[in-house]
Amino acid sequence: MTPRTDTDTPDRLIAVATRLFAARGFYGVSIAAVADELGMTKQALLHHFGTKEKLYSAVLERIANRYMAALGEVDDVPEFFDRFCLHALTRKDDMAVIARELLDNEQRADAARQWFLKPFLERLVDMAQHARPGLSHAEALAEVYVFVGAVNYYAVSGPTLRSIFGADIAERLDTELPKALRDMVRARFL
Amino acid sequence: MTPRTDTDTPDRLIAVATRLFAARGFYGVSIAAVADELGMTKQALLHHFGTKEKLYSAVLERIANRYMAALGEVDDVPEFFDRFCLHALTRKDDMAVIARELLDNEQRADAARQWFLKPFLERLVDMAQHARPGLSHAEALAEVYVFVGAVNYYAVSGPTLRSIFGADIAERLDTELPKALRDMVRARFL
DNA sequence: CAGCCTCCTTACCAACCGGTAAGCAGATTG
DNA sequence: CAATCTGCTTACCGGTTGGTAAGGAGGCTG
Repeated sequence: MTPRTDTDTPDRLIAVATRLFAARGFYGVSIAAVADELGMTKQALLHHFGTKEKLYSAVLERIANRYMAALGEVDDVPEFFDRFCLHALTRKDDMAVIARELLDNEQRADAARQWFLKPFLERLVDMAQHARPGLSHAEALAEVYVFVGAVNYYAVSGPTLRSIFGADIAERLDTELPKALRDMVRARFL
Repeated sequence: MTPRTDTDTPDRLIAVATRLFAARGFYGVSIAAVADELGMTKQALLHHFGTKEKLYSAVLERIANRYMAALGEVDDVPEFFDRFCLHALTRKDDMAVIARELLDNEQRADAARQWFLKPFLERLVDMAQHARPGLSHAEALAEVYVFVGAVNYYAVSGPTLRSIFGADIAERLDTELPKALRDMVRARFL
């Protein structure tokens, strides 16, 4: 059988796995299901990644890289949240995986894995304290965490909101929520 | 074998199931695992609930009832969020199950199940529009959703925050975050 | 041309999954 | 006292899980 071109294959495998893990979670996705979606056998997939955990780790690593690319250089709180919003709404699958990771990561075997938003969160706290010097560390963290949580939670709840309020309202929220959030961030940090 | 007392048993079964579903999700929990935790056999548990789905539904129903008890009568936006915060931090397991439900509910078989926060969300939107008559429906929804998301997300991320910032900071957040949130809500709606 | 590497195959595996069937001890009810 | 109900038991079931073993086809390299 013709081997796949070496360059494009791993990306494609990870992209499909990301979509499935986002939709059904680590336990809800079998490696056979991922392989099916890719048109290959379970064993071929295992050949590339060794174990399901390693495939999942590769997914997390790609997500972390996209975060770094989107937010790595930002040094201003409102700017950070603007970009965070944009990234969250552009890559909702990434956000869903992160939300699941937040829910699961104390349970699964490799719990030692660091939460990869950590450096961003620490930098955000610094920025918040710089913008409002009166804030303690815990207070600054509380302030920024409200916004991080709001964005992440919203990015994840699209389908549910759609079924409650209809597609048009849900779609308008994709512009209204960042607007409201930007308002609030600017009111708090400028 | 002595049968369990009829009154206390079902509550205990559901309480344990709630804790496990909160920690590992629907797919991550087997009925055998729940039964083990309860010191009974899988078949004894199935005897009470019929299927895993029905056990899960019973868990959701209890959560919804607790919500109704905590928020059913509130008619004021800031008051609502105060109570929502309190409930979220008091019953983090409930919040974790809700967050998972939000992530999963388009995927699982009985997707037709309504999201039980719907009536609260609709009432909140009404309250928000009453407090700020200029807001459109979508704008009001965006405003309140920021806060709902922030609370829910935070309630779920305790262990992760603890591992990033340490137990003392994480604990202080349980008071600082509601404070920050109350500030923001009052600034937006009063 | 020999040997190895990558990529993939078929054939398995034990463990676990949710669920069913049949029956039994004890309390309740006619 | 017979019948029934509840609350459980042991024994199973077919299907799926993540993972292993062994080997083959084709390309690259010595």
